[in-house]
Amino acid sequence: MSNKHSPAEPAEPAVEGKPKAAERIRRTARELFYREGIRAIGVEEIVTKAGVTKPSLYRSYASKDELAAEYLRDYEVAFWKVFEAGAQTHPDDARAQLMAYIEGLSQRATQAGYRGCGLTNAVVEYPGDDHPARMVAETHKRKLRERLVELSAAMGAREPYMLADGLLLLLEGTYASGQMFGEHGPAESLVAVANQLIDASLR
Amino acid sequence: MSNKHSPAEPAEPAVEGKPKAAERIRRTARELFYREGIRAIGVEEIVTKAGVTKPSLYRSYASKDELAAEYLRDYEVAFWKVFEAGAQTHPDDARAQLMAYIEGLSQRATQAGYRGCGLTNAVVEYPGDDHPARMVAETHKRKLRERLVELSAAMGAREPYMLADGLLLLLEGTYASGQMFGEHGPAESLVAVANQLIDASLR
DNA sequence: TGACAATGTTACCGATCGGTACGTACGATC
DNA sequence: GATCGTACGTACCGATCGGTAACATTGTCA
Repeated sequence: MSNKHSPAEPAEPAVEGKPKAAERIRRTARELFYREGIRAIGVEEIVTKAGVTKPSLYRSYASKDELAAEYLRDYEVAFWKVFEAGAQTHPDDARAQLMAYIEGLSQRATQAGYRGCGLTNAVVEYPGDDHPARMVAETHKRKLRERLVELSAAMGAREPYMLADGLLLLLEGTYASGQMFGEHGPAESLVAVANQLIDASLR
Repeated sequence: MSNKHSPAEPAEPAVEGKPKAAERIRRTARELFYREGIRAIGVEEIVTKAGVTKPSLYRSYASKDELAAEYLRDYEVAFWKVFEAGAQTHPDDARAQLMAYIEGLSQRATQAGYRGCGLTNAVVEYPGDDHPARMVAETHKRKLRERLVELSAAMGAREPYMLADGLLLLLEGTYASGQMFGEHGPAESLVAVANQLIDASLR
């Protein structure tokens, strides 16, 4: 069995100073896809900026669509790391854990050049449900919704599903509006609004 | 002065059975851009589905980008018609007016194939702030935010700006999540969450 | 030194992209 | 009935799209 077209883990995680071609492509694609959008970026631009050539890209990834899906898988890993970071600093306090993420998000989403959530953006770019990148994004959002239900229940909400939905709407609203309004968009009010919603949802 | 490249109004509003070429293009572009995304649709496909030819498109619209901007201007007009529809049925009741829109939105956003807000989607598709379509969208979202402040003040909110931001986050969150989750997404809880938020914001 | 895998080089493919030069059909006017 | 402006179509442009074939070069390990 060849490992071609399935570099799930980087194998050699760039220990040596020189990252392999596949890894350079991955990183470059990640940045370009996120900043400019997947449809907006051609494979030519990716390999040029990565300092490699097209055949190298297609030796490690089956297609541009698959590279896009891979980018989103990386994005998801990074997301969870940030999202769950509060578990260390606030163990046994679901509300504080969640609010730690929300406070950080509010900061990021009110900075110029903010580009929202790469997973959500991919769903907007690919309306058809057959695109590999979209499938990664949809699956992730369902996981996020479940996680929010857990956190809502742990907070003691009367109706955890409703609070989770409300929080998810606020998060997605922040991702979207963060890239429409400049530095003083509605994401500035995210923390206060989330607290209001949580307070109103507790018994 | 020629009216080329500025058919602000259809001039002959399709009174005769035959819509002019520009009008057919406008309508076809509107549907295709909304359903599939602007970047995903080529001008060739637009003119083919509209039953006209490319030169006809470029006689009425300076470029694809300008046609996209025109599409969003139409979209905005349609949006306000829906958004303000509650003013007729519930005069002098800001909360009922807004909730009428929110209830309708919750319905639409929980149907399979929902595509969210065309204006928001355009912002996601064009991150650079120099695209004409994006400028239309950004301007509109600022107007929407202002309108929500008015409505929040009319409802008697302690802090109208904060309630308006919270509502805008919920709306944008619904546009986004409505196209990620199928028929039972978080938009199902929109009405209840919005009511909770409004209640908590009143004195 | 030799073998092998990974990468680079060059050149190319068919398809589609946004956009345009140019010719033609038609209805009104004198 | 010749003339003219409007509206439209035919045919084409150069550029870029995603993707590939064939071969040369490199580094590593035995």
